[in-house]
Amino acid sequence: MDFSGLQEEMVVQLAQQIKAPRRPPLTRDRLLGAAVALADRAGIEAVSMRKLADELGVVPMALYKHVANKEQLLAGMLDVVVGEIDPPAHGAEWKSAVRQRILSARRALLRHPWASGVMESRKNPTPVVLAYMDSMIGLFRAGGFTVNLTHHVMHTIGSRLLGFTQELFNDSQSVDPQVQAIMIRELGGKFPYVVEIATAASHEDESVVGQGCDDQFEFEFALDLLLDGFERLREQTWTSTNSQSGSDVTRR
Amino acid sequence: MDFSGLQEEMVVQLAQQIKAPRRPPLTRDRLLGAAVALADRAGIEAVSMRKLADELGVVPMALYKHVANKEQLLAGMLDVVVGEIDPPAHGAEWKSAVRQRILSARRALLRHPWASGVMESRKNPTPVVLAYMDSMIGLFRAGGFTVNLTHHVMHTIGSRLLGFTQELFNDSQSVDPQVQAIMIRELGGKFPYVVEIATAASHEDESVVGQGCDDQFEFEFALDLLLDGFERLREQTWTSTNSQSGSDVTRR
DNA sequence: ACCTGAACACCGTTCAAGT
DNA sequence: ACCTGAACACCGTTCAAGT
Repeated sequence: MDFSGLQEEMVVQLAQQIKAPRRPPLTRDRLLGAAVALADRAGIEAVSMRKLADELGVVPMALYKHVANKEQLLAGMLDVVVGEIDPPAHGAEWKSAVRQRILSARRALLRHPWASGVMESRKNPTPVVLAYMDSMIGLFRAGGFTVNLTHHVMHTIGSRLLGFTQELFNDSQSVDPQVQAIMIRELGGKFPYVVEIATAASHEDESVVGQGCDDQFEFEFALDLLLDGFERLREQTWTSTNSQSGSDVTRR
Repeated sequence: MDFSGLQEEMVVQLAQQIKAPRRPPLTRDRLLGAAVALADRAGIEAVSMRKLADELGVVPMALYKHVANKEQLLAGMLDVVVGEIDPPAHGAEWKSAVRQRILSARRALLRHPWASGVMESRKNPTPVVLAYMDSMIGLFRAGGFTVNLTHHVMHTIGSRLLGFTQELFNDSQSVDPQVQAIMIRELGGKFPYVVEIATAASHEDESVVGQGCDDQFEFEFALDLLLDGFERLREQTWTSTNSQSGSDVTRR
């Protein structure tokens, strides 16, 4: 029982070799799966090449066998998330087909809250994202939208196509009501309108006071306002060449 | 003429002391101004505490006299940008007042392309941003919107309030037409709809082929679609308590 | 009391040395 | 040929030592 540090190390090494004589070889899929799980659990800022390698019991440089660099790692992680979006319902009319699929994308994004930030930080879509967009464009075209209108529609719906909320600030969702009351009193003098709206949102649902607003409702409200607007333009056979200024998109 | 390295250093130091016996003391404003200018010139990723200190001829730790940490630095930079937005035109009806101010915000953001990304990465609005939002809410309220509808409207317009475009991918704006032609041919097989829309956008404006789409037009198209939608709901005196599901925001 | 250099604990990635 | 440890060039920030 007089092991030196070196001897202990050798024993541990030997034990590992016996217990796990050959650990499953690292594949791209296992790497991406571990990265997604790590980001889900500990946040995207915890996903570094070094920590991820640790997680997998591998030396950092080993990851570079499967991804060229960190950017490719993040791209691969996004593709995993986009892969979770349901395929389009077939047979449905364009509006509900688009609506259902976007809500499915939103559910996938809520499962992986880091994904929207990573997506925003990219400049080029991955082929998987491009395929998703192609499919969504197809739903509009099949629904009778002209190429021209579909183009503007895609720009307008923007990142909401993938279920982003892109709000300006994260509602102080789960804040201690007492703390919130103090904040409201303090801010009230300077920002009366903000407080008016914030308090109205809290009182609206009578079940729980101060739980903030219903994000799902807000998302669907905005989505439906957009879809209704698109439908109206489609019925008018709107085209950008009819409209000299962008000032009234619904002019006839 | 046999200066050693050390002696040269001393000479330079002395010369600087004579030329600039007292450089203007570092203030928060000078710090923020330099940071904004550096970000404008070299991109936000070039803005590190160390490089910024170098820029100002100051030791890195000197910055911490004026900002608590890097997050506060970025917040201050955003406030500079938001400070450039024009005040609301008074006397105008709500729609054009909102419209003009948002387009002014967009111009400010285009002058500082890094600002939208920094804004998105924040979870809490600065007091300056809060004041801007308060003022915008005020325009809707003065225009006859109920508190309830204004709340949903603010969520819907989201970051577009500050002039963001939040598109999914940056259009390959200024790409060599030949390169683009090759890309289109290669992608055409897999993503026919994407190509159809991309090529249509290029041909639309007959002046220059392949210059991509008009971002300003797309922004105004989307903005006006939203404002028209808001106006319609206001005229219907829409309220979320009338609408059981979010499925048709324009139901009567 | 103020200022500041060195140091700490991280990054992503390169590179050369060892097998 | 493959694997991998050390090293490089950065970060933001802490801290203690010097003035």
